[in-house]
Amino acid sequence: MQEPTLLLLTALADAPRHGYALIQEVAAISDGRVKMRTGTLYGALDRLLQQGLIEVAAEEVVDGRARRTYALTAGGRAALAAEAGRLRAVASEAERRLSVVLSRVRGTFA
Amino acid sequence: MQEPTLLLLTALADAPRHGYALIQEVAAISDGRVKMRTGTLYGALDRLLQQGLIEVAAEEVVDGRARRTYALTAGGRAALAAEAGRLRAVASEAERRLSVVLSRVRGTFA
DNA sequence: ACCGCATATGTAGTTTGACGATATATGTAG
DNA sequence: CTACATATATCGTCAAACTACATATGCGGT
Repeated sequence: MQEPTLLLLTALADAPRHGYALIQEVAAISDGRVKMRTGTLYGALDRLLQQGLIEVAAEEVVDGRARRTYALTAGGRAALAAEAGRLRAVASEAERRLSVVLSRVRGTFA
Repeated sequence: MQEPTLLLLTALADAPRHGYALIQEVAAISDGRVKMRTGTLYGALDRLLQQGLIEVAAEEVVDGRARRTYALTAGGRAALAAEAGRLRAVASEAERRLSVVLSRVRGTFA
């Protein structure tokens, strides 16, 4: 799972949202770092729908435009929780290893 | 940056290592979950060399076989630290959001 | 009235990166 | 003498993300 996908699932974790709102939510979560294009978004949404990680929660028509609202499925919540745990573990290990080298350089043997 | 790449940089974070050793180190870090094939490994190493995140620290010949030892560059250390921090932030946010929904369902308003 | 921006969804083509399969070569254990 | 661990490397494929483009409405400014 890549970062854009992870951010999408995270953006859906607390509430269902529609496509355009997801782009903004992803930007907010990543502190403006990730600006998803619609191509990435809708491709990813199609994929996640197929994988059963998200589902269409509502389909309304607002101002003559269809608005589809997506939500995490139980599987999606589980997948996100697992992925978050794994990434946290790897990130911690990376930081631990980096600090090991630093203390070795400083000669502190932490 | 994808997980295999992240794991590679993590595997190099505390000490320089050669290719084959990296495959095993990555497996150890990921608790046996990620078993890198050589195709993935050497492709990734080439890419990371080109990006300047790693460098060839030593080239010896052991038993008639060349053995190339790779090490993180300063840029590689910085990139890994940044990536680890980012991922930890996203992972935390994902877990926070998931727990928000859970407490809402339970009616605890945590 | 018209321009541009935010809102909103979608398709097409390209590139990137990971993956599987395969190849080569030596040392060691059974 | 076979099979496995060590060790490096290439090739073809596939999945996912990215860029660019296309379409459409509402609203604020000039």
